[in-house]
Amino acid sequence: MARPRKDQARDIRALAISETIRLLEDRDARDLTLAQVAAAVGCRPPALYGHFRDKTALLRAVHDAGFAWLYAEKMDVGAGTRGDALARLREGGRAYARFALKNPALYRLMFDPPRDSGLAGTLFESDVGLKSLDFLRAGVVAVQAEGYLPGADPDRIAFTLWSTLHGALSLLLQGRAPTADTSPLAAADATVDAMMAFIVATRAGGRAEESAP
Amino acid sequence: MARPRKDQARDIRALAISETIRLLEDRDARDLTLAQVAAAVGCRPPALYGHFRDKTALLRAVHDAGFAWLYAEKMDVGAGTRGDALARLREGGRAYARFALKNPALYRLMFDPPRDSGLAGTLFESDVGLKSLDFLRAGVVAVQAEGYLPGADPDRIAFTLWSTLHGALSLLLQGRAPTADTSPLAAADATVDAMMAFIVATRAGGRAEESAP
DNA sequence: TCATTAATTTAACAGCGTTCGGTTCCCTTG
DNA sequence: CAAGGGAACCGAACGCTGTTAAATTAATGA
Repeated sequence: MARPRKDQARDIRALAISETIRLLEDRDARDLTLAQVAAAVGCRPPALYGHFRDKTALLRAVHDAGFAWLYAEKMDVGAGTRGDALARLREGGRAYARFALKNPALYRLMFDPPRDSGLAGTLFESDVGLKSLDFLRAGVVAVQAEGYLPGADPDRIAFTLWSTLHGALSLLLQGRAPTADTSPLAAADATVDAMMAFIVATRAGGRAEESAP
Repeated sequence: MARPRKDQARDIRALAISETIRLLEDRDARDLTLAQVAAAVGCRPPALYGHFRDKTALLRAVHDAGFAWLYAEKMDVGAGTRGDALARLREGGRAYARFALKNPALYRLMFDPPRDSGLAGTLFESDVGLKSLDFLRAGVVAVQAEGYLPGADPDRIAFTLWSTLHGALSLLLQGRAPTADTSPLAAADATVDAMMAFIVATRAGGRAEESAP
């Protein structure tokens, strides 16, 4: 039984990606072995090389699938939010945090990949990585239209906001934060709220009622 | 020549730590092999097991040495700064960014270690990891004494500021940021400035002249 | 001087990603 | 409907990894 029959043929490529995402619920990306993926798919490790050049190519495909998933979720939230621009910004951040905390290893693979995985290249940066910033930038421009952040560069603000949430999640996912009293999700939401409070404080002519809740 | 003579004995433990830090200038921590460390030290891989229980114990020691180094640099900066609390906060952030960008792999090992390295445990979190927050918290309290961030929780603000800088550095170190126009160090400094502008905007009774430079 | 202890070596093992050569099936061509 | 060619997969094998075991040599103490 070297080559499988047509009726029992499986789409190994798609299966490998979905099963890898599932396996990432337990393990970290670098602790994942091709033997584990192959076992989950139902084949032997060498069979994977017919669909991926090497292990990093598989991880890159999972990386991209993760981005597609994240965008879909953010789209859902964006479509469901009917509030002002500030609320949309906040809900976007919350959705981002929820995704990261529900898929820690996948999030790490997407935004903090190992240096040798070829994921740090400009391909992914320009292809999908910067789409995150475009999303966020649009939100920043929207709140600026309502009088917040007067005269600020939207790109820089967007990068700063993204950095804050990404940094908080990165620290929270490693227990490197005072999470003893609250859940990681609550801590992430609190970080989003703190940034929103900063934005509110910069309203032209306005004044901060409370700098951080 | 199984056991070395007394006159040509080297402190393998100290050598392994310092040579590992040197090797981390090129490679990432997870791409580092014990054979490379042993070659740099001048011994064979099994000799390292007489001084470290396993590879993660070596990485943990390097992790701690990195923290000691970072604290020393921040102390230097703190002692040299004679400005107001706001300037001290800014200079602390700049020193932090400089350290991270000059030692990328070491920084990653310190603040974003692989999950299986035993570095995510509560030992390091409570031991040295939270000392970063204490430093920062003191700075936040100091600026609050000057009227900024009224009524805010210093712990939450400190965590938010730390998250922002850590997140920005994490993204910058992977080329996941619009760094095309500026250097990574300039981008990091700009992020620090943006956060300082946010803080300035929250001054009680005051008003933001410019929300972000 | 001789046993004991300590420090490092060489040798070996299991597991990893990856490559090679063979085997089985499908699909086209005569 | 036979024959060949290509595609898809498997078992075996290779080099490298971290790690352990056994052997070897230097220092120490009686």
